[in-house]
Amino acid sequence: MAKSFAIRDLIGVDSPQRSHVKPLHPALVTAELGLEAPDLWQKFNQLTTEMIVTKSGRRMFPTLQVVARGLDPHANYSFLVDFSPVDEKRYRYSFHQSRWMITGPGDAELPSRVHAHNESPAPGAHWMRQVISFEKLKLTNNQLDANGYIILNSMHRYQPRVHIVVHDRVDAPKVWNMQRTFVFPSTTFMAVTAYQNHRITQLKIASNPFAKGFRDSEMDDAWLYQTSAVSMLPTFSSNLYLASLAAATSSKH
Amino acid sequence: MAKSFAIRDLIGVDSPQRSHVKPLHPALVTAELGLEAPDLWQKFNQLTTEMIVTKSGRRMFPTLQVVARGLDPHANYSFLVDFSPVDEKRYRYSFHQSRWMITGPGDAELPSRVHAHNESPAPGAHWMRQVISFEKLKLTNNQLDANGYIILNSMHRYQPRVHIVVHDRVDAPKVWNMQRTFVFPSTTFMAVTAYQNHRITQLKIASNPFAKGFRDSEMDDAWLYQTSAVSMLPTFSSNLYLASLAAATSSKH
DNA sequence: CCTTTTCCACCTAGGTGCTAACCT
DNA sequence: AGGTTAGCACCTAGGTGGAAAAGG
Repeated sequence: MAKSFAIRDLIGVDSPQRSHVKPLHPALVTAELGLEAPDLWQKFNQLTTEMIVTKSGRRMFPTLQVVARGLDPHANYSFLVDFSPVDEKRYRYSFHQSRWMITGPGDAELPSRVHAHNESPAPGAHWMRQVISFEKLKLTNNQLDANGYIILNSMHRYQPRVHIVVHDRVDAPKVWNMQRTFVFPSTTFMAVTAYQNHRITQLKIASNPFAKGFRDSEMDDAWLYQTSAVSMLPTFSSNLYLASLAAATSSKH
Repeated sequence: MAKSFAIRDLIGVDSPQRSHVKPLHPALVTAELGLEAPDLWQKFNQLTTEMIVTKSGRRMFPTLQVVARGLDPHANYSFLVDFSPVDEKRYRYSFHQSRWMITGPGDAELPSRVHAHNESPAPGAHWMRQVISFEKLKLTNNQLDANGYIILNSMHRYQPRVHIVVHDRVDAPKVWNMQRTFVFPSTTFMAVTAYQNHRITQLKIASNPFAKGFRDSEMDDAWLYQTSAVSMLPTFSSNLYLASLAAATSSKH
């Protein structure tokens, strides 16, 4: 119960009372998600992660990747990601104080678009076979984006959420809650059009292969493996995060 | 009837008598496939198309691409491709006579592997929304291939086949033929480990963007558009090929 | 001799942060 | 002054046929 409260507060979901919630669909009760590369996410999170948003769309780095367990191998699931505002504030980075500060109320938020993993829908066995990577997800600040990318406000803070949805065959009456939501707090980030914290820039350059051209010669790949070997390995059991929300489908826009 | 015979002879499918064939599943009766870029295929075919096979796998060029019509928007389909030997002969290219000649009996053929389009299964509406491209299909001559690529014998001739399979919900007894096969004769090709006909090489270089590095300066993209503009456009209606075979599932290995 | 393999330069396609210009 | 944009050099990732070497 306390855990449920903490999560609700954390991600700001309007979670209905337990007693009013439909029971979970059987194919979801044992579902678990683990975050991949938690150490890398942790490194960024300690500095306050920044994600670039551009008109043409920008990938996330680190990439949001999860490992699934406890799915029904034969049931069909879709894996979705959306983004909830952490608060309704606008931020700016104080270079002077080297930290983020609230500058005022947040801009209007459109209902978050939902990114569906392109292998959706697929059987549980498929999802459990390998890491589920949302590498194709792109962030944009273009409110008129026509590519289906996730629209975010720059200088606002967001929390990615992973939703598992069961596609029932024909379970007579809809008595089940068909959706389950997982949240990994270390993946919270600030949307920006240009990096603010120079240490974030350096960490991106050091860890994103596509930014290798900006690395100082001496800081090669070995550096990362040395300082955070664990983040490169599947670390399901030890990093399992059980923040499952019995969020009703109605809570989705 | 005459058409049915001609097609059967062409691709060498062991097609059962009409009278013994189960009736087509309702979601397949109006299904039609059209070949994309038929003019480009025709150009290659006139010279006897060659496709490279390598140990590590090689894409086809031209890419096999089709347009679908007449599917049930709500029914689920898979799109498959396999390759049937045109004959049981081994060929060699006579540089002297500039043509392919039979040199003896064909090597043993393993049952053709089947390449499933990676969006399978999906609703009919999805397949009809855009061109269905089998660009990820790879050909290999490695009989021990562990990547799921299509295994072919070099210096043998093959006919690609496109299969549409319906995924029925629970149609009580299996009284329907759930599969339909389409064949485009202009896509027949010779498997080779190195190009034999120099004119084929030149046509590949002229039309495959990845081979642009080998083009003579003057023969740029405009050349292709000028000489076969139609091949670059969707030309469904005028090039619809209706070679549908009521091939029983049993004819598949 | 005919066929296959390996390595390569040269492409396509697209993901990086930097920089300078631009906007408000 | 703070925030955004567009073009860029530099990467990753991988699809071309050529040429020379290696098989058989």
